[in-house]
Amino acid sequence: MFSQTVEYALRAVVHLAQHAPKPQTTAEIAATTQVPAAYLSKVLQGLRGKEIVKLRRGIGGGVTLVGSPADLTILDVVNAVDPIARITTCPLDLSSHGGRLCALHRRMDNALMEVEGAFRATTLAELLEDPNQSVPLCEE
Amino acid sequence: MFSQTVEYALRAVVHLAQHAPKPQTTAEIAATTQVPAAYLSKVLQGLRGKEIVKLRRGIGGGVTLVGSPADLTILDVVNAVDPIARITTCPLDLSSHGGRLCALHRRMDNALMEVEGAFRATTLAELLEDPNQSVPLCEE
DNA sequence: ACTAAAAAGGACACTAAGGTCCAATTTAAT
DNA sequence: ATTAAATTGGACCTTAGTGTCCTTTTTAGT
Repeated sequence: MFSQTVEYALRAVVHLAQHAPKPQTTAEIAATTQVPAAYLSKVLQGLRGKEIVKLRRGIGGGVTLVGSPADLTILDVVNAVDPIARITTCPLDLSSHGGRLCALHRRMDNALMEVEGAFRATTLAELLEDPNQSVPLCEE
Repeated sequence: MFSQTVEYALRAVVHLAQHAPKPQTTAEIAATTQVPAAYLSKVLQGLRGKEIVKLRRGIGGGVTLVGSPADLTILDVVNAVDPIARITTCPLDLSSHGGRLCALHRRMDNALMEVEGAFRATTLAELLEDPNQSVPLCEE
């Protein structure tokens, strides 16, 4: 349901939030999040395009969040790499349906809307502060 | 977010519910639902495997729903062709997390749970009875 | 029996997602 | 300047999802 890329992007961003504002190398992120390093590199470039992370080359370089974890929602990250495609018009393009959706597609879009809402409701900062849970991505 | 296969399967099943209990040929379904006929054939075989539809060869044959539209939910159809994979254990397999999910994956699974719930809440019969909407898959 | 109508099945092609590898480039420190 | 640390970019590979085509098999009616 959620793509591997979304999963990887979220892991990376959580890791960055945990260590903010210290830059993390792609290799470090890859190791602790268990994401293939070369592929993570591509995912991070996608996040850079959407101004979620900054990338800096060379010694002392690495990846950092552009903004504060308190201002970054799960939805921001998801939409940056694999946007939730709401159903806004009839997929069969039936002219009589006009702007409206039939009962089927309205239900499907409602489900998408709920996912969107759930993801918009949580910031990275809230993820880290979440009590009585395991620490994201971490042992013990 | 939802695969093409899910979309196609739902269209087909809606069409079948609209015409139940009369058998519909794959070609008929393909035409009205705008799904590639040869591919629809494969999708329907998937639905047959999960006892959602019956297929019958030869003259007068075609596709029919196994049960009543009132007993078939959207979730049944979705799970038959492309199951919603709930997150039940830590995807990173961190031993200290044990059965529990971290805050991130708990949120992701909650979103999946909501989708599941939304899809389980609507039967095919309810889709067809839905008032003040366009008729599913139909012009006018 | 024969025929026409339908699904069944297999082989294949195309595309996008996921993943790998390596050479080139930037950067900071010495 | 040189070196080491890091991302960048491009090419490539593999796999799964989607889609096509054609032959075979089943079925009902005549």
